[in-house]
Amino acid sequence: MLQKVLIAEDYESSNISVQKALEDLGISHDIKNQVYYCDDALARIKKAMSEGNPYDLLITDLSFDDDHTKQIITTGNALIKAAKDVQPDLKILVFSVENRLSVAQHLFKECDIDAYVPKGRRDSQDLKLAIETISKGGRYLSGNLKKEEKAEIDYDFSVVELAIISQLAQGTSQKDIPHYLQANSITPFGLSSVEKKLGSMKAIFGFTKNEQLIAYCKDKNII
Amino acid sequence: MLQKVLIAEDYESSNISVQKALEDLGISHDIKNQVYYCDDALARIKKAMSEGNPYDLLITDLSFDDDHTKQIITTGNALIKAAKDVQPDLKILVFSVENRLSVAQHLFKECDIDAYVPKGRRDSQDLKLAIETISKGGRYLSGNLKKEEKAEIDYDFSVVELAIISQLAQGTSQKDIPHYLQANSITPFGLSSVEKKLGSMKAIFGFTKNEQLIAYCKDKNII
DNA sequence: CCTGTTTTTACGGGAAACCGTAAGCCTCGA
DNA sequence: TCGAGGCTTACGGTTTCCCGTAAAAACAGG
Repeated sequence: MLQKVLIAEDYESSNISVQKALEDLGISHDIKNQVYYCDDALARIKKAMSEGNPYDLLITDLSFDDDHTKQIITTGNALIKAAKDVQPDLKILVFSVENRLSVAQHLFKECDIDAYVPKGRRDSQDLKLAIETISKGGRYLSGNLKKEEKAEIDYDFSVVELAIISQLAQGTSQKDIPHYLQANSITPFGLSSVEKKLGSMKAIFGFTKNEQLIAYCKDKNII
Repeated sequence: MLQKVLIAEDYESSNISVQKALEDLGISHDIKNQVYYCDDALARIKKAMSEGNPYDLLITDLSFDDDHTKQIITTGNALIKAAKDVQPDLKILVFSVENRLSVAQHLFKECDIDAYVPKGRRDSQDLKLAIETISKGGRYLSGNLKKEEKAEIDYDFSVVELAIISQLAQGTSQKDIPHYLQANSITPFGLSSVEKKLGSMKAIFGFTKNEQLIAYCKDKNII
């Protein structure tokens, strides 16, 4: 059974509806168990642990808006990893606008989360179902996730590649990118290497133009 | 005073927290007065009008997710315009993730909306304040909007320009774009015109490369 | 230390994009 | 009808990018 639940969600409106979902399920929920920042969430988890009264479940968003208040942990992903470090048995439910199946699957695999629910048309019902499933010891992957049609290639861009792409997107001409890379001690920095990297990235995705690559990276929030 | 309020918001969780905000303000809210699609919203507004019991306020999102159910109106913007057509005195409150000041200002000017509240860290409080202000006959522009630093250029891209940009982003080589434009009867379609349009767009924004233009348009959700 | 392999860089020919100029075309008003 | 001005297109030279090849450098194993 779930008794102690922590909500990490920056948007007050989302936060409130998560609380309401918990209420609807008859799970008591103290106002102190909801936070708007990742750092606060981790602090709560640590404190609860040290007091011998740890949380059963963490419901967290993935993206948190930047703010005037400087934070150490800025993404749900990092929060999950940090939380699992201090309390490996903590159950995790991710509640995010991100609705790509591949992203959710990645979280199950890499971070050993217990449920994934995307925000959307029926998200509150979805959320309740997920919480109930977890409380029964199960795992829950929402059916509302968008399965990418053409078998998404999940390619990990290297540091150089990301640097090249973002320089391009900022208008740096290709022949000037070596200077930039060298100035930031990123290797390899030769013009040939830049050209080759661009060529190989485009080949991987079946693109023909740099513009396509930029569009892709923007769509996937890679840059 | 506000008595009859319609909520048009596709995400159930957001919808719920808007309802809760209304409750907190002591505004009675029938479950029938919340919809998940723009078309439903317009139908409700029309029906209420014809029954001589029109709505006082429409609280709407701007973006609505696509779905298996085909809709005529698919954006909050179009809904607002359509609603104003059937009931010009209807008050409008926009509640959206979009947090650019320029977008909000544009809505006040073009669509004569009464309040703009971006989703964010304190959005429920913000929302309540907005509703109260409207009920007193005022207008409300949230202070949580991001004022674009370097005086955003708000440039209206023409049909040709958008076509060129999206073709580029899809990998069409520049010299093949004329074929595409002609096939879709978009003018002008000469290669020179394509080059000139690209040149002028880049000049306007101070860009040097097409990649920058693509990145910009992706960021602004133009393509 | 030597050798084979991989990675990085250099070079050069060809293609695409860029940009200025000029010619063609349409529109509008005298 | 004619001519001026704006818009569109055609053309050519220059720059940038693309891509294959090969030299140079870094690396690993013996």
